[in-house]
Amino acid sequence: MRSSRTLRIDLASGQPVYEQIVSGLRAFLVSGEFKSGEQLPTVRQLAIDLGIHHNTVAEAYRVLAEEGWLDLRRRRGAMVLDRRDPKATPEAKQDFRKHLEELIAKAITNGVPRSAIADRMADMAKKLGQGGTR
Amino acid sequence: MRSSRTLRIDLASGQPVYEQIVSGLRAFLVSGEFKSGEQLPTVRQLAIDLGIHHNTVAEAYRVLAEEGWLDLRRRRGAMVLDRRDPKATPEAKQDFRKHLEELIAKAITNGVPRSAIADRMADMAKKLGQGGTR
DNA sequence: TTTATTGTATATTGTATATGTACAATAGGC
DNA sequence: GCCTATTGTACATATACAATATACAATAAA
Repeated sequence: MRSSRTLRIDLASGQPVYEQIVSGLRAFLVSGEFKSGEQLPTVRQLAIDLGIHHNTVAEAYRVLAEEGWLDLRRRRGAMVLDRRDPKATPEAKQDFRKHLEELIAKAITNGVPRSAIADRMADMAKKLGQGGTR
Repeated sequence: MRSSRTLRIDLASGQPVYEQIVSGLRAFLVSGEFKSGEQLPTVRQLAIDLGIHHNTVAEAYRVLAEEGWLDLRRRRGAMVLDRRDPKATPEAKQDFRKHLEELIAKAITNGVPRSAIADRMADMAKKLGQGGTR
């Protein structure tokens, strides 16, 4: 699957474009839609697909490389690494909890029914338990 | 409960301070820690408590007022309104789903165990089902 | 060895954030 | 009713960040 086919960038969202790319690709990487050994599009190719500048894509790739997801080299492009999960800091857990609560609060504020929120979270929890999301 | 006692602002987090205030207060509002009719601290008071400028707090209050959470008037301060949830747009649901996946991906990247993520989501789902979070 | 391709570095420009300062509205005291 | 202190608001400014334009450096492949 080409990343550009499913990766959507919203220039009007307020969130920086490079962060949107990081978040979107990271979700694909975690879910296994990009497997280790695979080649990601070049910064220029993805930039063209998204209609942005290649330096913006490069910035996103750099973040993912620092997280250990990508091996990034000139002339070779970006390759997905076989990454091991690090051990979590206490902050990471607190952060997740806090941001989850804030995400839910925002959804409720936007009118998403509590039942729909609960259902989706139960879904995701189940997937995680099954190892479906790795 | 004073908002400033539990609201934490991280100047180094990268996220704009006024957004941190919005997210934090919104979570309190949704959870009922601030009930309708209650008075929030004045923009100047909260600014002092957080060690920032009052205009930054004012910006955050304005966002919450536009969302229907606050009645904001000169000389009267900010009062929590009895807010009804609007009906969700299809985008709101998609947004929630997408951001939830991205939040989970980030937590996993940071090393939070999948089991811990699943447990916390199950917790929150349960609370929502019970009406514990309103 | 040459060349095309790829990521990287630097400068520039526009936008957003946080602040400083002044203003406008108004509840409460007299 | 008028004054005054308190509160949110408006606007200008400094600074930082994001996205781009352009040039450069490394290197696989011919």
